[in-house]
Amino acid sequence: MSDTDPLTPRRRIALVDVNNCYVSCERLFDPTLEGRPVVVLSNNDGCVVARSAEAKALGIQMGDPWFKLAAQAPAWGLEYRSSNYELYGDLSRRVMELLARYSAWQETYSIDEAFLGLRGTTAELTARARDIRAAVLKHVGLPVSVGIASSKTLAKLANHGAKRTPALGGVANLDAYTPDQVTRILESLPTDEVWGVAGRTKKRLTELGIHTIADLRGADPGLIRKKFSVVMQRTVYELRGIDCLPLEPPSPTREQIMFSRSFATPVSTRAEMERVLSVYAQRAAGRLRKQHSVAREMTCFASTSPYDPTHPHESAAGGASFPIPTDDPVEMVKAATAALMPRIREGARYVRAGVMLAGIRPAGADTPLDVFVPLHDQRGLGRLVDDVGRKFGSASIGLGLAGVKGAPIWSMKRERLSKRATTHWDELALVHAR
DNA sequence: TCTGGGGTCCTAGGACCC
DNA sequence: TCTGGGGTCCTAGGACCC
Repeated sequence: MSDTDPLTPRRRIALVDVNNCYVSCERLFDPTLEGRPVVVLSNNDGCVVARSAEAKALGIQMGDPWFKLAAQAPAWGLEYRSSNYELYGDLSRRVMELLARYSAWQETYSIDEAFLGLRGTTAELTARARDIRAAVLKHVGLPVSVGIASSKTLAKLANHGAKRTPALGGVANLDAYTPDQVTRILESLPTDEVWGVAGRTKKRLTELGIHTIADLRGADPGLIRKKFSVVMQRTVYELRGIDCLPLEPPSPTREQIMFSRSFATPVSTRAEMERVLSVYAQRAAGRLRKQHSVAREMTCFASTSPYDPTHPHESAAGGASFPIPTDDPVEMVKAATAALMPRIREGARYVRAGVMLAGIRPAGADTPLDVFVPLHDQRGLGRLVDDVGRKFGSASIGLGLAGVKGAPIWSMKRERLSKRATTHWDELALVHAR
């Protein structure tokens, strides 16, 4: 049956996402956080990446550095947590499994969002969305919002509406509104509230006299394509309710792999930077092996703080390519060192470094002649490291400078890390009995 | 003192090929 | 005087997302 069959309701798209995801995950295992302002911080306890409604009400913004908030936190009663990705990832997986019961078309878009394809009348779909909310709350314990519309872009907007208007009870179905009502809603929203438009594009749209989402919807698609790109043109169509973005599960293998971190303490010696690079290259190679891929190119970088007014911002970058794509940690470490170390200045205060891998393809896709295979590949060193790490923990093995000693001074700061309550037996939540 | 860490897609332009 | 045209592949950089 086709979408035009009068007896078959047209497909609609629902966007389900977890409200204030990381904060909600923290509250699940620490109910004392309920009703209070809470933020979750980025790696290294650097800046705010999630805020409870109460924290938003205090004016705290996404990306605010923690050190600027810390002094006022006690007066505000503001609680903070270091990010616990293992916990969030596990809870996310449970939510996604539950959502799969509601639709055969599911696209997990991020750790806290999924698109679902649904068919039914407007009233049926609104009711189904309420079921979904109740089920996720009951079985996983997390609050979600649901937006329903005829395209992904509109479903996103509906979802924002569901969040902003408490009276909607967490569900907004755009089909329940008249065209005039929808127009009035879109007229009240600036262009950067739409998915795919941020600061730069908003500014350029303003110069063209396009101020609201309604203006963008009414713009000439050909002109938009010429001035911007095919992506923005699709946004115009999507706003008109024409579904242009396929609902497909994204590829399970990444096309680019990056391992990068800010340091708890700056790294200012070449010797220390060499250790950092060695560890990061091995971590990147590990991720590569985990998805059974090999890489052809590597880029490494290190940079000083862009916020330090007393020193100019410095960055170093260097690349390497592997004529025979590889996942071998020894080769990766060697390449990273050769690419970046000549550009590292003794005494510069580096605050961040990273290793990126590109030109990624499935391992074993093209088998090179034996004589071209580096010796380390033949020894299967990468797989050995992976096996040992899996059995005894990732800190138990490392090559060369990665060493196996305790955490070096530059490793991540996580002062308020909650327990990994759902994935580690020794970190289960404790329920006190009276 | 202290400001995240991943990713994606698109476009333009150059090299190279026939 | 007039000096092809189309295709692929690759890279760098921009913009955006969560």
